[in-house]
Amino acid sequence: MAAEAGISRGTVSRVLNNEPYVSETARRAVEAAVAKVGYVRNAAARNLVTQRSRAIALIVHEPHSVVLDDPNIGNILIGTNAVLSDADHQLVTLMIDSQRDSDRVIEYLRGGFVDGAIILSARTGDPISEAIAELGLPASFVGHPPDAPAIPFIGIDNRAAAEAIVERLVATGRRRIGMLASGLDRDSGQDRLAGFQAALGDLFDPALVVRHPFYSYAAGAEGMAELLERDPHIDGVFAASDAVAAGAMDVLHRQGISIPEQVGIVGFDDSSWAIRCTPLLSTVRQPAETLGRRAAQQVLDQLLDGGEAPDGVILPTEIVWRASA
Amino acid sequence: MAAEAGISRGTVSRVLNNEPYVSETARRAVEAAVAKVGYVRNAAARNLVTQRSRAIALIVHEPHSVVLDDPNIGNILIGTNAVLSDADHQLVTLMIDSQRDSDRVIEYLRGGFVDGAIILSARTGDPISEAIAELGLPASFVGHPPDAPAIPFIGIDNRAAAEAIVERLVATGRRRIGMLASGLDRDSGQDRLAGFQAALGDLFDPALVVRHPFYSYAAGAEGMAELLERDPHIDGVFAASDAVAAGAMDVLHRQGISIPEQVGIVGFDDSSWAIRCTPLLSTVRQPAETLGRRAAQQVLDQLLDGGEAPDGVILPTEIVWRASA
DNA sequence: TTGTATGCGTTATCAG
DNA sequence: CTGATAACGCATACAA
Repeated sequence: MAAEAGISRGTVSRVLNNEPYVSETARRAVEAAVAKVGYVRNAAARNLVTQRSRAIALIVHEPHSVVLDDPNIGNILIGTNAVLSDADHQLVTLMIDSQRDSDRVIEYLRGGFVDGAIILSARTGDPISEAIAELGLPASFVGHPPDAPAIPFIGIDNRAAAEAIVERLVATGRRRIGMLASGLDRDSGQDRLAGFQAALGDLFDPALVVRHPFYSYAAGAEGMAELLERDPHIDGVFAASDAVAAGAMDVLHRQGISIPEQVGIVGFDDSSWAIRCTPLLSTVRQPAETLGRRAAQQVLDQLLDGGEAPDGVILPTEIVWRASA
Repeated sequence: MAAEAGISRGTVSRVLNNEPYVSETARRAVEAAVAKVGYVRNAAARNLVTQRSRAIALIVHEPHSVVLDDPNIGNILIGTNAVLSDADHQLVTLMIDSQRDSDRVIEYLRGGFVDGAIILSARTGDPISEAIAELGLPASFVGHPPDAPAIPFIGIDNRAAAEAIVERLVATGRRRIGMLASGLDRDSGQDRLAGFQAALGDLFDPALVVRHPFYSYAAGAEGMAELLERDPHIDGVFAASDAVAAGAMDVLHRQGISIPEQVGIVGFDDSSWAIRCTPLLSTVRQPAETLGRRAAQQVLDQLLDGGEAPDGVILPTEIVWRASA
């Protein structure tokens, strides 16, 4: 390449990086040679000397339950990508589906393929989170932090949001209120349950909490059937997500129970499920795209501002009051 | 690092790569030193000399319509990741959401960050596909190939599948059959429309084809309303996807039209939408996970077998006959 | 079996 | 403004 332009490698490098102090003559010679040879600079060599890759990883755990069922992930991705794209960084999404994946991803992170990472739906004791903390890799969690206090996060207050929406369920006169709880292995799931309990106070009855690992339609259908069996006189339901609520509503319909007259029901997420129920579902809106944007910004800030990790941030949620309760 | 073990760098390298011809003594010394220093080898340096990264890109176009609404993408991802994981390669997902993203991804590919690529939902004249062909990067399309004949693909026969399911719609006595067509800017969308027309023969009426850019619930709802306006006596509908079908069914219900008595309807994908309709939706099942697996395998084959690009492969689909038609 | 020397393709640091 | 030259951290051919 340098030979092709008849110019030293140093000057070629300067031209390619738009550095000042390079003559028009040299610039044109290089550009011509580049076009002729179809030259493209090698990233590995560049990363080796600059110690940066201009790439940020977005790590997603467990595709079965998360990628497939979580309506927020798409919007989080869009927000993250938009911010990184503006900053001319490449977003690379890494999926973890097995122990082996986890080990390989850690290797990938340690290998310097990325300058930072955003972690979705981490769980406590997550090896990835530990590896990142240990590496000192600039990072940010979307959602509540596990026990890696060194890493900042962007989240919502699941507990307060759950409490708020359930409170209004109570305010409309419901007294036998059950919960279809999902994802209790994560803080978000636990917090929604805690908010539910807080809103109910004395009305809370642990027997009316049905647990399921996933936030799925099927979980809602099975859970609702179970709930009706435990107490046929249920008059309110808080579903851990809109998909869960949709499953529950179909079971209620099938049993001839009217919504919201006999049973009021509310969900979480304000996803596409919420607007294709009959009646339309009251739910909590998560600012998914903003979560993604802010997380990306947090990582970029650490990259530029010398690695100082910012604090965690809680974004407000909004209750969307529709017809189901 | 070499100093820490009191051993030459050459031997250290051999130990780390599990090469033969290295004594137990040396191996143990290196392992001890690695553990002590917390050593991890630099990927950039390694890639520079080996000219490989052991990473494969999966490129997704347009997250709004694809990531968010396509029920297949999750399973494709799972299949791809499973195969690459077994081969000890890292899958990195790249999302394209703008012209800028497209340019950056091309840079990323050219920079040698990945050894191969899998392209989802490419469209004809796609700059990414052209760049890959030009680079000679081992690659595979999931879905029909655009006009880049050098790149192999894994797909389904959208035309035949559409034709098959519509034929049975005809066989059940429907005569005024409409189509809610989506994604006509891609081959898959065009092929489904072609199959629809082929199955109908003389019954085909272009006025009964309603077009929409996306495969969404909303597209189905709007499209069905439009279709009923064009001909209130419609008795059959082929929706380009299950989500579209779901939207259409809700409109039919709302207008008091019974399914399948007055109108028979069929979809495409066999996604979660299909089993939460009333009645359950008859549809075409796509082997999404297998598509992902095979695409990954095609890329790996090119990596190992010296770059010879295999031919395209068409996987069979299956009609799932339920109650909606 | 092990050490030594060389090169991978850039950027960065100097003199010029 | 430009051209040498030294890293960057690893793999590898060759010599020992």
